[in-house]
Amino acid sequence: MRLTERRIAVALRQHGYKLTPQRRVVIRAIASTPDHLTPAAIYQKVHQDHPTIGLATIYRTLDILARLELICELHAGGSCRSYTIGAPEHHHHLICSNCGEVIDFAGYDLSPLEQRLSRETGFEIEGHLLEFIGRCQNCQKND
Amino acid sequence: MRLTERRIAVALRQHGYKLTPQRRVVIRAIASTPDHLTPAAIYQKVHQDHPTIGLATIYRTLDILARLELICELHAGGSCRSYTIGAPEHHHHLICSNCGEVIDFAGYDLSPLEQRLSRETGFEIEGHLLEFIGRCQNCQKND
DNA sequence: GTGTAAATGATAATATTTTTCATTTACAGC
DNA sequence: GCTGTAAATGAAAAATATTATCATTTACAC
Repeated sequence: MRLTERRIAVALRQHGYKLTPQRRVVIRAIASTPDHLTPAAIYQKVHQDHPTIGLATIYRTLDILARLELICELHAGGSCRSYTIGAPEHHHHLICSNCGEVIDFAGYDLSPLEQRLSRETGFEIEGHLLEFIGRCQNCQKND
Repeated sequence: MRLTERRIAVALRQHGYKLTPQRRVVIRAIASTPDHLTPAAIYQKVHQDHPTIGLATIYRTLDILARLELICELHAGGSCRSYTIGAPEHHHHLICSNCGEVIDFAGYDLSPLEQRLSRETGFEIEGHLLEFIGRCQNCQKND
């Protein structure tokens, strides 16, 4: 089950943020596709129907949503920063180095490692980033 | 054992790249510290003793070294792109979200997962990125 | 040495992200 | 439903980060 717009709206309010129409639109843009979108791509998508919404608002909104972990930030090798709607069950990414396709996967538990690290280093672990890079089937064919 | 300057020099030549004094200096700057340095930080470090070396050269050199996997690229949450000398044995990172301290760790094998993903998705896996984010002991104290 | 392709520095161009600030607006409290 | 207020917005500028261009220099194979 994906995080719904409604849920995000509730979470925003819970944290004392206002639910502005601009934020709704940004959330909808991200939620409407499984793709990972860069800030610029989100701006473009939003701009079509809402030409008055500025890029700064996009950035501000993304910062908040990412901090609340309502959207999920991806750091692919090339273009840093892209976002997708945050799935409630934690997942990781497999990214095609050629075409950029992103596949989500779940069911891999890093908490044993997390505990080991915490024990060995004294860090209080807050989160992690696990991504695989490779070539998707399609791009393997078209070489 | 860390990758030595000499080894990097050899690897560069092997791939048809020239070993210029500028590249030596950049390599030395990165190799001289366990820290992860941003391109700007590397430029600064280099600039002290070699004020004529330009930022563009830094970027060009980093691109090459990273492509040859002689240095190791890190994508921390905030500032994208920083580099450290590539350790021959593969390792991962633990980053403090407050002060930015980076701790390397090794001895965790992702190849079982890699095989599972390859089987399930048909991807030809080329590499991965595993980072943990947390608060180091020091920053936990100073709250 | 010499020739040549590759690399460099300087600079401009482009891309990305953050600030600033006057104006507008969501929404809590009535 | 009004009203006050802190938060959010758009527009523009500023700050950062990265890449491209090009004339000049240079590493290194021969």
